[in-house]
Amino acid sequence: MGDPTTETTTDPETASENYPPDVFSRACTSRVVLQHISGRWGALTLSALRDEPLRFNALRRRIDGISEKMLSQTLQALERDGFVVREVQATIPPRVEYSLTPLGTTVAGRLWELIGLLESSMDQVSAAQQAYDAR
Amino acid sequence: MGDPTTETTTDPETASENYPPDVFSRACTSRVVLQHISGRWGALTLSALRDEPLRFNALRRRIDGISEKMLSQTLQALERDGFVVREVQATIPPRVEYSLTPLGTTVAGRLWELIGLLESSMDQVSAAQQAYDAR
DNA sequence: CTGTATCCTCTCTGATACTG
DNA sequence: CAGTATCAGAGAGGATACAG
Repeated sequence: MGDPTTETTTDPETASENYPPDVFSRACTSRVVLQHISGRWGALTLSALRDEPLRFNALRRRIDGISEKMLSQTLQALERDGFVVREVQATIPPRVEYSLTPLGTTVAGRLWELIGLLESSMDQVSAAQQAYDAR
Repeated sequence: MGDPTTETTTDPETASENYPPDVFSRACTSRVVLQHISGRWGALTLSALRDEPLRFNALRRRIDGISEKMLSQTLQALERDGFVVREVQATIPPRVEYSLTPLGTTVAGRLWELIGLLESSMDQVSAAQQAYDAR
């Protein structure tokens, strides 16, 4: 990666310059962001913040199985991307609240729809998996 | 986890009534599937198949930067989950076509919406990133 | 309470080579 | 054309310890 010569490749066969955005291009910056919001922890973190702002350890309890390190890392990425706001209250003990930005709320909504769709399809998916494994 | 002081938690044993599904639970099987469809290559692969069935190398060209191995692996996972159909035509040279199942089509649609939303928000995201890095 | 730092493991990923 | 096999490096992820 990081090859400076590879700009948008001129696809010889798929003469589809008319395609929406070039999300399929290696250089597409949104790929990284997509990873942040849809990665193993990103989607769950954004979804967890959909209803209400939460503090660090509350988030940690909500997202079962996430480690401190990953939660911290995930939140930093989401904050940098502008999906999450980190608000520090100067109290003792320190109190940090995480909430969604308007953009984050929109994204989290879509994500939640996707998760809901997946959840309601898990029967189908499980059946497909069993059928596949039976072969 | 079993913290009695946690906010308005539902009863641990009967937690499958009020809240949608417990996607936040470590044991939730849909987490893995979510990884497949939203992982680095899954989302792009499903999106690439939205318009039309494609063959292996056509997909490879379409999804810039994916290796043979990763494409193969991604397609296998998506097929096992029941999102993608693999159809082998007994010709010479071999011709294998990948297409979406109805479920796959639905999921890919949601995914595409999410990607579209992200694409149209990249200005905001980039600005947020620069602001973040400036600190 | 809210994290960061460190170490260590394991998976993911890509390049290469090879099969049918 | 459509993959599989193998190997090595990069990065994700977790446990623990420690800091503000």
